[in-house]
Amino acid sequence: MADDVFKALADPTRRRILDELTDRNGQTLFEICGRLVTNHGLGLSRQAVSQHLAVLETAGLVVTRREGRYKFHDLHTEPLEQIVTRWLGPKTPQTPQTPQTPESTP
Amino acid sequence: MADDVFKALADPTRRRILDELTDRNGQTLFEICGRLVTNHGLGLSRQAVSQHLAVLETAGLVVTRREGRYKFHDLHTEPLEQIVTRWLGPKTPQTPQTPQTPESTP
DNA sequence: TTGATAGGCAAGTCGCTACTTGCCTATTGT
DNA sequence: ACAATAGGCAAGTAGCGACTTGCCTATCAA
Repeated sequence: MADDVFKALADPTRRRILDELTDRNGQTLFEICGRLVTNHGLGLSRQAVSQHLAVLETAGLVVTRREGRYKFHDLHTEPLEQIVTRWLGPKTPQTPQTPQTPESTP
Repeated sequence: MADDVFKALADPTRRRILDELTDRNGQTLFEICGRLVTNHGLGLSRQAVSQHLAVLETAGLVVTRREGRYKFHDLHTEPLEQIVTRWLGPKTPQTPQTPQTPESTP
């Protein structure tokens, strides 16, 4: 579950796509292609962007709705809120502990 | 900057390492190797873990301190708090907008 | 109906990255 | 001094992932 989210966020292009969807929700594939070109200088093929969107969708970060021949892509930020809290314990900042002499396990 | 953090979090093994450091801070390389084996059944070579720790360190997620022949690894969660807020705008949840007929840019 | 637009499926290429192996340095204990 | 422990450097391998190319389907407008 969270694995898919981290995998989806690993790619810079996919993060840009999330940026563009944050700017305006409900875009089509061609709209996103155009925005990546004009706003980021990324000249990707339509298929490349489509595959990125598929990864984002299986991660639950993007949900889609079809309307006629258009397919609109909406951002879904809920998975983002859960993944990072895993290491941000309820206690506030981390304080390094006093070192202990370890026993090795080769 | 944030790119390194996302790249570091992309690998499952590196996430496990962060888990182990969350459990107990200030571990050595051999300790982490042992924990990955006993707690997760991951039988990696020492070098593999060392390389993972290097990635985590350049991402700023782990800081190290040398003491004699030991090198202790401490978790540093600060970079985690910043990366996700990028898409979690100050406004609360996302509401899909009304669709608009787009002009294409092939 | 025909052409244009929006999108999907499948196979193939290529580069990056996780991992291993082999050897080397430094610190500690007896 | 010597052996054992903790760690580092470098090169090589294998598999995954990003991207392309080619072709196919569906919806809408004229």
